[in-house]
Amino acid sequence: MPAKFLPPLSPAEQALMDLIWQKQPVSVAALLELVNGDRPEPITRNTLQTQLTRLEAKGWLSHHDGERVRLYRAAVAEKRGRGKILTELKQRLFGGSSLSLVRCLVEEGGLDDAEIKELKELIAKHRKGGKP
Amino acid sequence: MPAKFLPPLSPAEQALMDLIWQKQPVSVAALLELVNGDRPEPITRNTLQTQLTRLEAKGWLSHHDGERVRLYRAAVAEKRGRGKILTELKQRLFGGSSLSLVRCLVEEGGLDDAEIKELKELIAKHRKGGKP
DNA sequence: CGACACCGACGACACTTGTCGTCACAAGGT
DNA sequence: ACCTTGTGACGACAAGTGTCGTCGGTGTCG
Repeated sequence: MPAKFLPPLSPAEQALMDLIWQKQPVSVAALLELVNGDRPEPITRNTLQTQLTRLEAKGWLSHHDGERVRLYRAAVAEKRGRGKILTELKQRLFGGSSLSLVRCLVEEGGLDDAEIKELKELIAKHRKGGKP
Repeated sequence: MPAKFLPPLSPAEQALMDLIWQKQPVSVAALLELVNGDRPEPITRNTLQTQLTRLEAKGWLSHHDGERVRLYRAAVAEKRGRGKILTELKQRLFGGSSLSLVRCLVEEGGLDDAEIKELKELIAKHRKGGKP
């Protein structure tokens, strides 16, 4: 199975997927609270519903009707989805260079000391994936 | 001067800024060749001109009329601009966690061994900015 | 039963984005 | 002087995006 075509997502849709990936399966109501949780101006249920429908049309979501409510869950694996979006940004803004991207992240000061430490461990651990 | 407000950029605009940052100052004609360089379907000069005008209206570009042609250059420092865009993605797609972002990048296999090595050096070097 | 609350469907609307065409003008070649 | 070429300004337009209102169901409570 050659990994179907996935339409790119708009910023708002990306943010939604982020929440869904870490909370799925989730009802519209629950998701609405989540979304409006970190947001100055809340959005309506209608707005959220529209986004969900569009995401489903694009193949990023699927739903399953439960007894009472409808539950949404990601139709794209978290790893692959995030990877795809990140790769797009990398291409367009850093000429495809992962290194430039990380450098920007580090220089921009988005990492505290604890994160730097974790990052080092992460890299060390990844070392193992040579070529089996 | 509290760092003026900068409107977010669309994907195409981000890609343009990437080229401009590494080629400024640049004429429209030269930029057009660059843009169409890595692209299956080329775009028209008009299209590019529109993007440039919009970028300037948003405060990301400025131009200066030379003898023959008009030269565009970034009005936002490369570091700050890239940082801003990257930070936005980090917020919306990784809940603001730089570590998650890098993890995704590494797991997704966007780094070869040489880049891993450079990345380690980069991190080691950055160590200096602790708390004096 | 009637009022209230919630849910999913559908449509709508203004704004943005990516893309282009046309116009008018200055510079150069013939 | 005339025609070609490159440049900049302006307007346009279909598609996509973010946001919402309204309708017709299906309960739930008094």
